[in-house]
Amino acid sequence: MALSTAQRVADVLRDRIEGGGLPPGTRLSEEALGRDLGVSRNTLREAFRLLIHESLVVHRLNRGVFVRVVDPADVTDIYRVRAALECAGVRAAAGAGRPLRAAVTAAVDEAERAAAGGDWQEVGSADLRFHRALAALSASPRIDTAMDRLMAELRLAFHAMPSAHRFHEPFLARNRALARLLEDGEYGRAESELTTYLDDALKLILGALREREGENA
Amino acid sequence: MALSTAQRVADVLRDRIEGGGLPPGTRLSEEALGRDLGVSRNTLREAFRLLIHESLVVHRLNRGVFVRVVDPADVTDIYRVRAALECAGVRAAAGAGRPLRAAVTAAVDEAERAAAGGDWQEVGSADLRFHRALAALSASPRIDTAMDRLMAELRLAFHAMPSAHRFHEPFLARNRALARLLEDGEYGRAESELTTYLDDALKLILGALREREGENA
DNA sequence: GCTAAGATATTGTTCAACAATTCTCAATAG
DNA sequence: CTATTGAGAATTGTTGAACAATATCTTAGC
Repeated sequence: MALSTAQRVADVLRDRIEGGGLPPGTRLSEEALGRDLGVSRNTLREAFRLLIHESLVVHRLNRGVFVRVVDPADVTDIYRVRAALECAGVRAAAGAGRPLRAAVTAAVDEAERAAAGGDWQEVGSADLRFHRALAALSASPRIDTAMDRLMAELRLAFHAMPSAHRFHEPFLARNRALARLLEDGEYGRAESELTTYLDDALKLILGALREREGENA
Repeated sequence: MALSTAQRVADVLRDRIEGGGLPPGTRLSEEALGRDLGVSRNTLREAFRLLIHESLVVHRLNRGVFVRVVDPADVTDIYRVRAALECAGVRAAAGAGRPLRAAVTAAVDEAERAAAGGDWQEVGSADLRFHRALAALSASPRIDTAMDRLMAELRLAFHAMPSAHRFHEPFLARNRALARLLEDGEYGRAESELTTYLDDALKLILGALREREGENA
């Protein structure tokens, strides 16, 4: 048995959530889903725990589990933490090993290549890899996993955005500029540029979310 | 019943771990603990998951859960993250609300009062509150919970130290100095002082852990 | 003393039944 | 008409058990 039943169930649910079949806020009924997927409630609950750990769903006592809703306050907070972690990475860049510094440049390269090919999906994930590489300059396992979780939450927010595919494009040039500043050892300027960068990105996302909000009202 | 059974069980175990009743490395037997606490294995496992999420215990496949052992590499990493979060707080101090800034000074006051009374236990927790207050200047819920988790891990490390009670004492004066710098708006100097402060504290802990290591060898 | 095979103990997974809580919705009072 | 309350329905929380898979201990043989 390679994968447990609970893991397979979690995979199915993850696909449905990320595919939009289960929009944010949906309650995941234990009985209905259990019948649908042909597993016992207990096994289903085990699958829920896996998804809770990925913060794809939230659990409310005696009320069940719901597909996570990432609201503007969450996005704002996520960007606050990103600013703290990525700036810490930039400040640690001087003492970081060559592989860690190379990963930053590599992510920018890949993003530009993907943009040239029109693969916006890949542009998006290369952009996330770029920011993950910035935070990784601190060489801290805990910071790495924290960034992964933040990015997973952010993906849920992108899901609620009208046109997420082209969101990353205008930031490609700034990624390149940031990478150059790091290569040149201009850590102070890199940090202040990064701060305004994240601020701009946050505003853009919040604007898109408000737009979407308006549609549903 | 405000809390679920699993949550109450997790609370009991957390207290026992932090109180030293369950020293690092101890295996938590499902059958024995279940009988002891009067809950089913299933519920106990649910409680374990909560503690795993707090990284107070670790899970080894087919071998059970063990009270987390915090080694020097962990402590070093924890201090890296603390530096990132607390420095971010200091940099956000200018824009932070009055209550958040007051909490910093209040923690220093309490620590000094406790030291005057010789209550080193309370000195320790006031010191942790001081650092928590620094990080809280960012006004970010995620940073707050992250700090709580780091502090919980750190308490485990203190457990393995010979004389943890007097560890915080030499830092009282530096806490006061740091609080003054913040009150005076000297954020840049506060940040660099904080950086060396954390570095010194880390070295002290690592030294104490190595000492203890020697005893057991 | 060391290795290997078998016995024992522990954890992993799944299930179905019962307990506790929340939700629904009609009846009632203001 | 609105708010409240309470019984009943629907849903989640918890338990104990059974069986499978894995690890640990015991013992026999070399």
